[in-house]
Amino acid sequence: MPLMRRPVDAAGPARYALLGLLVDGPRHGYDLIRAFAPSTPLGNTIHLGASHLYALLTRLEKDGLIVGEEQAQEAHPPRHMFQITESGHAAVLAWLDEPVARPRDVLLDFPLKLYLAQRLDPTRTAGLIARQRVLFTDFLRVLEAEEVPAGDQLDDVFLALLREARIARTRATLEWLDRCEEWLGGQEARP
Amino acid sequence: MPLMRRPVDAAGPARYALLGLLVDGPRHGYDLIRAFAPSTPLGNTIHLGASHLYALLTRLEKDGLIVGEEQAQEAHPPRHMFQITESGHAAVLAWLDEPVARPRDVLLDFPLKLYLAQRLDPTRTAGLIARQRVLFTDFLRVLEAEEVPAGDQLDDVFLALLREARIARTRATLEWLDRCEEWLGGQEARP
DNA sequence: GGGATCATGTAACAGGTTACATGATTCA
DNA sequence: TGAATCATGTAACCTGTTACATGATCCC
Repeated sequence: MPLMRRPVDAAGPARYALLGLLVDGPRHGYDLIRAFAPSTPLGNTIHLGASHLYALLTRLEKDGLIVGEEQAQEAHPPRHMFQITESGHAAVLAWLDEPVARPRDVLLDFPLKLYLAQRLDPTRTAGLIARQRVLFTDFLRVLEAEEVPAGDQLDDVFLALLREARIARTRATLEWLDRCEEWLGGQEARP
Repeated sequence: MPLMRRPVDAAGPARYALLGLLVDGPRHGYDLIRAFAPSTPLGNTIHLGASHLYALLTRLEKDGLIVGEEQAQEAHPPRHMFQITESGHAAVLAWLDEPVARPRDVLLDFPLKLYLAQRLDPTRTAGLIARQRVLFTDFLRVLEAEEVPAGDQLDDVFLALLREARIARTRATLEWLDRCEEWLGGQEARP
């Protein structure tokens, strides 16, 4: 019986988390990894091993989103300082403004966007929440408009159960978005 | 700005869906793909293209979970009939009994397990739901026992928001599990 | 004649993850 | 002396996904 463990798939959001951290200024890998310690917001959302982080940095550099520069040190291995590029900066801001499409990403990608928005440019927070709300409100409407399978057959019962689950989760998410707005709110977009 | 689209990651569960379908008897790829049409329970959960399905079948055969046999036809291309093996049968039953560990899989893997359990051996349904409930009840307890970060700092507010989201979602899931039991229930384990 | 259906695959690409490797310094 | 910290990477592996290819038949 083969293993078939699935990856956690946190590298997508992790790339943007790294970019977000680098907006504040150049840092090296060993320093960045501390931001992913448990009990930090990032570590609480994304679990990232050191070697994985270095792999991601390499990738980001190849993509031109960051640039690295060797920095010698006395009595310690040289550091590789990474600086965000213009296109990296643009990428993270663009990603920030985009609500998540898949409901399953609501607890990974979305909180990260929220966090980074709040750190990098709090005036973007309200917009992000609003756009996300529109998306899920529409989704909820579609779900509720679906005609409920009426039969007694397994397939019908099952489709109905799926619909219930989706509606419940979407409602819970919308309520949570209200709370996000409440707790983070106050920042208005600049006039 | 590179693309960075992430895969839907439905192939994991899809493998088991295929195994589940093959428990009822041998079928060929083109036939199996029909089970994933939209508006079917499987198609509503997993989105699977034809070429992807063939790739999965190849993989399952390499893993020894199914065996294929060419079947000539007059006036049509030959079919490749796949039959589940003993180890394939064992694998799908074992997978069925295991509750999902990650909350994000609640709407992909879990419903699929439920559906297959109900189709293949309804006496397993109650156990699966029970085990899943234990898992999430414990998780909820842990979340609720966490001390709430009290500060005004972004990080604290943020950790508190994350906690809220997880609690809300877990509660919603537990309520939904009740409904699953209600709607599918009635089957007792054999004495 | 032309689109739908029957029926199958493969090669290539992309991305996530980890096992492993290295080596100095600091501190109990 | 030995563990923790500083600091880095890379090669390999696995899995998911899709673009593309093929060709006959059935029915309008």
